[in-house]
Amino acid sequence: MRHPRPDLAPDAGLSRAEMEALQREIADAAVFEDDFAFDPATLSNPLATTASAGDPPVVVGVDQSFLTNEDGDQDRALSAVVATRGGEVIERVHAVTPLEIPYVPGLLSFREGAPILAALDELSVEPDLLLFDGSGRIHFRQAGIATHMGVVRDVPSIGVAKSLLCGTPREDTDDLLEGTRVAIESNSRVDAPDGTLLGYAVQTRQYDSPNRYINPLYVSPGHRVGPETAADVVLALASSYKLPEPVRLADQYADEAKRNLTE
DNA sequence: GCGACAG
DNA sequence: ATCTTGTCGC
Repeated sequence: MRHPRPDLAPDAGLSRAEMEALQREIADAAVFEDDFAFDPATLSNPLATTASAGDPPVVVGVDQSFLTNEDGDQDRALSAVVATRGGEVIERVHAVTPLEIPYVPGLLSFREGAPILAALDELSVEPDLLLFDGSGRIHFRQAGIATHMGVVRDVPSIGVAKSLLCGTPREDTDDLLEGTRVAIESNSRVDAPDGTLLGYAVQTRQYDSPNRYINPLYVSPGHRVGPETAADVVLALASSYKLPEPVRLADQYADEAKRNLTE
């Protein structure tokens, strides 16, 4: 049974201190371990559905683009949501809401949360897993955008960031082999005991031979997913590109929907 | 005071 | 995030 927490929804009108206090509440409500019904094994192999527990889970990717004003100012955020199941796109929806506050590292969900929740409301299918472009537990107060949205909806979620917000890799993350991961642990900048496992640097793609390297993704639990599983899921969903497919598709769709409103 | 800082 | 074609390398 789900227990959504609309009371913890992002409010761009809060003061910075209030936002940070809300994030601590969110981190308290968040579950950073596996707590979902679907079988992760059905993610990578669409043909394994017959042998496993029914249909593959509905995995939803979320990403944003921004719309500009007549004066050239970014005044609206567009959130694109792409629902997939067994590798197939089953639904795409998007929503546009006014942009209330500027980008502040650590407070991303208060800037982009409204359009995301609005877009998720448009979805007719029930998501089993949400994938976000940004951090989950790898966050100053362990409440990145993936955690915030996951807790508000009480849907399992994972944060997929292209750069590291905070925390420290336990080993060098340069030139990792494809399919490998390096733990990211908390440091003094994180509101958690030093050494806490926050997530993983995950190398979904890598060049074979030359002197060229691809940066890893920084994957962390949003809600109801453990760090190990979060990394497993991202690796399973990143087939031919660096980003897991649902997020890559949402990325594309965010630009496509933007063009349709701009051109 | 200085540095760090998802999208 | 966003402004943006070609281009270097496998």
